[in-house]
Amino acid sequence: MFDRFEFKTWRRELNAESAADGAPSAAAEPAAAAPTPTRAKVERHYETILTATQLDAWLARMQAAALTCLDTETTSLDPMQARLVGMSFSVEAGHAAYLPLAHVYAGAPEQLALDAVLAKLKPWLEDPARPKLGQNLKYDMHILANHGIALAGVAHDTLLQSYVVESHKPHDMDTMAERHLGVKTITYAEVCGKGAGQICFDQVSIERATEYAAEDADITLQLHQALYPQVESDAKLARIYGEIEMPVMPVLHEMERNGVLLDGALLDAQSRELGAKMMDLEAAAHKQADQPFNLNSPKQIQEILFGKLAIKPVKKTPSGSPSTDEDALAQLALDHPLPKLLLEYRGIAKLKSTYTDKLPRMVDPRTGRVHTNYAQAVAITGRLASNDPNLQNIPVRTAEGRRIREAFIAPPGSHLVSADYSQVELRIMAHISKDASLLKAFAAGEDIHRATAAEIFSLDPTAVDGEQRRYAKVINFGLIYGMSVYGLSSQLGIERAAAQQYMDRYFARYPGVADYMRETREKAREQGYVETVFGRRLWLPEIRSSNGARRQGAERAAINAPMQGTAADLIKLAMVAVQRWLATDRLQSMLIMQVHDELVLEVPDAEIDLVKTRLPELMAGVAELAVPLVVDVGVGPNWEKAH
DNA sequence: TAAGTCACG
DNA sequence: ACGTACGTGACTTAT
Repeated sequence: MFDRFEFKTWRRELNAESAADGAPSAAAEPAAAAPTPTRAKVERHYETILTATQLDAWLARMQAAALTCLDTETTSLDPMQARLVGMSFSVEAGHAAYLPLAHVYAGAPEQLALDAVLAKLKPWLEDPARPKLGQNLKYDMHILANHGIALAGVAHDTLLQSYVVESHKPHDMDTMAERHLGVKTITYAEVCGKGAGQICFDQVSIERATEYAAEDADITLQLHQALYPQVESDAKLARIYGEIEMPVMPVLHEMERNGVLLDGALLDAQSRELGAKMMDLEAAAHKQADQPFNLNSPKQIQEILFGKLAIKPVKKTPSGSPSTDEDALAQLALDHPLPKLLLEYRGIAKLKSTYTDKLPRMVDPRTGRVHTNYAQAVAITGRLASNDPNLQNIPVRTAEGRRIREAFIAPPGSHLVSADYSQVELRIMAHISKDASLLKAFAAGEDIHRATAAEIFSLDPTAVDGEQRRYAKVINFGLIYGMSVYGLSSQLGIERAAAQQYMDRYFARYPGVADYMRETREKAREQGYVETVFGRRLWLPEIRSSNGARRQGAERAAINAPMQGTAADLIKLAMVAVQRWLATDRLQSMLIMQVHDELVLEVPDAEIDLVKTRLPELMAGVAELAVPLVVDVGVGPNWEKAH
């Protein structure tokens, strides 16, 4: 297996664990959740396929098998670029084969010809009636697609099994082999090295490659035998796996291959414009400081502001140094000219380096489009994550930032259609809490922030002013995040006592929500996890931490998780429904992006009316909650105009 | 590799 | 007494 996304997850979790306090994280989990099976070591029989006779024998086994585990070895980290170096298969625990196809080191033995082998395997690979298993098959689907093969019969994926059973644990094969099988596997770094010294898999000796790759197929099959029973033993988890995660995986694969068209020239022009502004701001900042310094360095900014200019810090970073973040600089800007310049510079530098400079470089030269990766097993709440590039954090909140969305375009003869769930997390809160006032407001189709303001301030909704509505909106968002009084007061810029008063009034008017918050905390503490409406399990390892801050953090996460996670379930169901519809009706429209509560499609002009009608219906119809699901839809030549 | 910062929902 | 909204990914500087 050769997959950097799992590695990223693993690295992050390692970091989180190394920072943990003394309380064992397992304390929150019932003993039954993570049984360490004592199993006899399986004897290993690994084989290298170098002759047509051997290949035929293996293909016959795979044709007859109830389930075949398959894995690809490749030339690159980039799923759109990578080429096959070899494949491995297993149909029985302990037995596996490696099929080398493109090892090119000096003295490499003659291997079966890649094209001929793929032609022979293609009918089996593309047969939906021959069930396949793998660890992160979305990656292997890309590799095979790069060679003109559309993998079908994708039946099981151990990455997704692990994610459904324990979303908070590492899902990379090496870790899972240790955790579930008590087996220490050969790592990719052991075979290829790491950092600058890393070699391509096509340079690895076929003997060594067989040990590594055959083991991957074998261990993945054994992991399936350990994990799938855990999925099946819980009806709700089985549905999350079988009706959400497995079906959405090929949809993600399709979206990643579709990619999105960018107007590179527009981004280049914006980069030049932003660069000129940065030069001006930099000169002005140096003048204010009366010396040159690096505006990108928080450390140097600290020294200038709080050292040389002796300005009094307003807040600290987690490590205790005086903060220069947006919130702090905004406060300092009231009394000093330099912080304002720094804020402007930061905003522009961010747009330039992360978006207008970077995105054009990410265009695939062969397709002329940008192909993100959707990480399906990273976010512990069930959300997707997008990387390389991240298309889920393209600016939208400021007018300057929004211009970047003008560069996300449809080709001539098509438009972009964007559809997003309106207030989905608050609707889910209404559904779960069954709070009467909240249910009524959504049923009546009211402006929810206005309705909340009316309740808190004891006004008729028509009498609510803009300021009151803004307060209510902050409170509503805060509720979704499990806000504290302190958080609310700092967000609104008011005294803690005043914030306390608003919270008290909110909970008096929405007692169902107060009950929900309390019950969720209790449930999280008792079980070590909470659930989405569909039964996705969201683990909270620190819910019983002896460290108060950590425990409270876990409590806030517990309150947020069912809402964020249910929203994730809903949009995944919608993606499956939409893709199914597009395929069944043979439409040319393509799903191209998902941004948590929003789907973006590239739609030929002839299909716009149809998509504009049917897409929101499908999205709103994936579940029947106690409140209506509302979907807003927009059309435009680019993402900015479609929003 | 860590810390700080900031883009999104 | 203490530090705080939930969940992500990426860039830059500095070690």
